[in-house]
Amino acid sequence: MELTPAEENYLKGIYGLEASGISPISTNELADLMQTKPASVTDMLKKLARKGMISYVRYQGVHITSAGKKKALEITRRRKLWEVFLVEKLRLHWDELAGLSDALEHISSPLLIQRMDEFLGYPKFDPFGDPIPNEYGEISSKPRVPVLELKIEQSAKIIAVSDNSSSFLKYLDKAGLFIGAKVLVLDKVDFDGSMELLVENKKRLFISKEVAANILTLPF
Amino acid sequence: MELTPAEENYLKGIYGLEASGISPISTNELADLMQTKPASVTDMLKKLARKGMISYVRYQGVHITSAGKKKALEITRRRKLWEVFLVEKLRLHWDELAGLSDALEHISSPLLIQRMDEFLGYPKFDPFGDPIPNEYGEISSKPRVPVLELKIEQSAKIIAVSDNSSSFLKYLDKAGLFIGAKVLVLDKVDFDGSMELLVENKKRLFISKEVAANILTLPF
DNA sequence: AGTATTTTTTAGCCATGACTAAATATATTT
DNA sequence: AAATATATTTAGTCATGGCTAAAAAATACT
Repeated sequence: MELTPAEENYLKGIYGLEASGISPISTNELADLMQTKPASVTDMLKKLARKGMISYVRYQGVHITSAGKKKALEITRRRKLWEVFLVEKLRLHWDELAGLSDALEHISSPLLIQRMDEFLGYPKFDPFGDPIPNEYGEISSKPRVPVLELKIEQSAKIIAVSDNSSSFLKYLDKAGLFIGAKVLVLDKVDFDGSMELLVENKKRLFISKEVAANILTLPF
Repeated sequence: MELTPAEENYLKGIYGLEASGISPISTNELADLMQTKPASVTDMLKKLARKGMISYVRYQGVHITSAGKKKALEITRRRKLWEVFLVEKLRLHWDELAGLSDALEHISSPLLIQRMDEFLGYPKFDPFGDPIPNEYGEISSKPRVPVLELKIEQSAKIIAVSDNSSSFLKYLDKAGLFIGAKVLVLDKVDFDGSMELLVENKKRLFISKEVAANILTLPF
């Protein structure tokens, strides 16, 4: 079943909310997420339900179906492969991706995606460290520990960020933090949860609790 | 002035007709080209005129403005750069490009296009041998002689095709003809205009007048 | 339980880009 | 020059994806 770009965007949103444990999803939550009005959401839910992507009962909220889940993973795969391309091949910057991947992820061509995957060397993670679903929608995942949960003296490698907002990404860049960077916890301040890190064995850096919670690592 | 994808497609069509000498362009011609109805064309012409892309007088047909020309060249540039990418990097085939470039050419991002140009090594021609406008809309062109106009014993290199239809491209592929191939005219049949060629110094090939007219060469 | 509040849906409208059918302008023919 | 034919435009309709305002359902409160 073919979806319009708008339908695909809603489906991504529904999948994301459901994956983060919110279930059933309310019309208002979805309206909030999609930056639109509840009345528009109701319209769209009817369309997605008619196409078998969600199960939707009036006033009872939304659940994604397995067909919907599969489609959402397909869209996510397209988006993330494009993101890898934009960063690795075109040398775009973290915070320059959003608008472009929003457009590119809706181009539906199995051939294109298969070739792109091959061209990129079958990447397993996007530039933010999130896993890329394979062509069957399977996700290979590693344990991810927020910097905030690391102990003093513990070392880890940054493997992902859990906030893709432009302001956060710009901050990380300026602070010298990136996917793959090694960090060592020098100090934790109990009072406010802030931390002092040693980045790449050379640079000392203070970060707030909020920042520490959004940087995900693989501990050594 | 931002154009919708539909407006961009019409503008490309208008530019193409005008470049091929048809001027002013009639509503019917455009409807024919765009595979739509004259009434829809009239609607669209009003929109494009309001946006300064064309000059349009009721019942008098269409002329493209310099702003429209510039925009059309920009869209063409985007398309052709994507086509180079799809063929050179993703190893797609001539006849697999159409649908994809139709979608990709509407993604408007100067940064993306600039980086893509750089990544591809500033290509001057698309996979069909047509020149790619530079960022100022300038086109570098070479003389192009249809195979049909070559004389017996004359050698030339295939540099372009003037018909991008899937059926023609598949035929060329099957016949072993491609951009860059060397051809030598062995014989010309006056009666029907058909020709016999020697391709790449090894393979003999008979082609019809229609085919010969649509293969463009740079004679040695 | 009965009222008040919040959430959700319905109803009706807007713009885009298509369409058909009817009206009008231009071209051609006699 | 008038009649006919062709081309083009207008008017009204449809689907998509938004919106607002009003109605209806679910939830919360006294």
